[in-house]
Amino acid sequence: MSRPLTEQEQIRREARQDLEAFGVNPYPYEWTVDAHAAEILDTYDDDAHDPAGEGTDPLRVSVAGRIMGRRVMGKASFFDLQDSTGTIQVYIRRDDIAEGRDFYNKVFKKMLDIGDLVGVTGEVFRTHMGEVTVKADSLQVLSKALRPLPVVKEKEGEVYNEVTDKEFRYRQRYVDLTVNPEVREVFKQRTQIIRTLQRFLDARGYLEVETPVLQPIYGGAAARPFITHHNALDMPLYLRIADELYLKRLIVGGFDGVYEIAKDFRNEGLSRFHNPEFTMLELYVAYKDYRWMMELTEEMIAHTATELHGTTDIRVGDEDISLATPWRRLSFFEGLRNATGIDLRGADRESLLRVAEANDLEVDPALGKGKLYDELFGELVEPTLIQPTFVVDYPVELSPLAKRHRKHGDEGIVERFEVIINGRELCNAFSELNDPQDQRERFEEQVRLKEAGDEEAMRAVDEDYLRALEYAMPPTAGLGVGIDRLVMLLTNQDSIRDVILFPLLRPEQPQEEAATEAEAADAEAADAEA
RNA sequence: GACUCCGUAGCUCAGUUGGCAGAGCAGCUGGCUUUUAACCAGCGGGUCGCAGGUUCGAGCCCUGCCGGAGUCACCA
Repeated sequence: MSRPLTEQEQIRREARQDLEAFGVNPYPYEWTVDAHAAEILDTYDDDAHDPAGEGTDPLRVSVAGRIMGRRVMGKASFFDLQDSTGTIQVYIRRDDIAEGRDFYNKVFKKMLDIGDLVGVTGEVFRTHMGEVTVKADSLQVLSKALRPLPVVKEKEGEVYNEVTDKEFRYRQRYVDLTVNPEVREVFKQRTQIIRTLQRFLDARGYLEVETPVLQPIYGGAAARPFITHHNALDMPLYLRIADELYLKRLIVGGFDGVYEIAKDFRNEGLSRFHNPEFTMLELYVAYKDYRWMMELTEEMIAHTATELHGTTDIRVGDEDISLATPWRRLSFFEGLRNATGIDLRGADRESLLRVAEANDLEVDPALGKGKLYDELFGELVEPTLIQPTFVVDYPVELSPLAKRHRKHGDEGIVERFEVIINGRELCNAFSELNDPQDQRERFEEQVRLKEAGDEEAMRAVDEDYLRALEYAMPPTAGLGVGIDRLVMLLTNQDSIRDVILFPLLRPEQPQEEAATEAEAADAEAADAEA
């Protein structure tokens, strides 16, 4: 399994040995950090802190971070130290550091490299060139890097040798985060967005809960699942494709509002907008309907944007988008009528196929009505909806868990909305179906679709869920929000891989080699069990 | 899954008609005590994604495979 080392890797391994020979532990145990780069740059004041000034009180700091650049000038050097907050320059002089001349000449100049982690103590001053700098009086190696870090330089806003290779960046996210600091910002914002949503929902008294990832019957969405197996029970289990059915059981159980921010898993293709595991917010509130949920949704998203950016006006790609409330409402069939000139309420399969053809859409003629509606709307209407829009009142065929419309139920319409922003679906919500008999019929229709070949239809009637409904579930409003897409929208990232720290990629090892290793691991596991 | 484009040094990239594989940064040696893409002098570093084929000769042309990006399909 040994890999030939590059020249630079060999040199760094030698340096590591040289450090040990010199009596320096290349991997010591701790360092006291009492200041960070951003804070030092922010607080340093020439009048108050200049060590050369009269009556000043020098600012002493102890910092730690990664060496990102070195400028060695004989008996004195500068280097850039990057920590979690930014980068600060360090000035180190042969005759000024506590560790002595040998340490400077041999350890600092010969054994340390870009990429190494070091700790520095010293006083902060401003150089002739005007840069706030820590003048090191002590330097300690904190962790020796054995691989060369890509060196990115910058001058007057121009970035040189920026690491741009997407594959490199996704596979070695640790390097990406180190050399592209703006990537860290995106992920900090991701966390901030999720926290804001949690605080918003917590403030309204809704309970954040956890429901099973491993499910004997999957449901709550139309998607193909990942299948796994439980050894002790000797039964198949599915990784959840949605939290919906479990959360609604909790509403039956008496909670007024529950939500979960969780990973769902769908065994489908990868793309700029799809990762096999992704994060969903699902929220269910008792005694409310989808109209109420619309108001909550727009308020929640607008609030999240404001918390993040201080405004509801955001720039996404080439579009200026306003998340200010209230958002436009457009009925599903009105949208279709605007696009096709035809009122398609209650249309049969054949006429939907004709409309598809008339609009140059290639569709599988075997598709059911629900899928056809979905196809037409997705192709003809969705891409035109840039500003936030509630699309309301969907056909029943598309929505097996939504309640029939209170006025137009007879026309095959349910109380459901989706939020479309920048041409993409962001949220999905309905007045939840709580009539157990109606729900059973919808499930059975799904099973028929499944048997007719629709791979995404639900494969089994969830009898326990129906049992729960039979104990009576209150009228309930439910909402799902695609968190990854929300983060993409609010951070202006055009690929889901740029808002997921470790997106799924094919393994870089050759398949055969990986397979052999997996077999070996399985054999080992079997031995251990025996 | 289909199609298009891409894969050359640690990083960013050149590479002509098929004719000795290059640059900048990084690295190594030496010099330089306020530099900042530090600078000056010198030196090393390559399975050109992998495997075949065509050819006197392939980084370059052809075929297959691997990996990535994009578009489409499915989905959120």
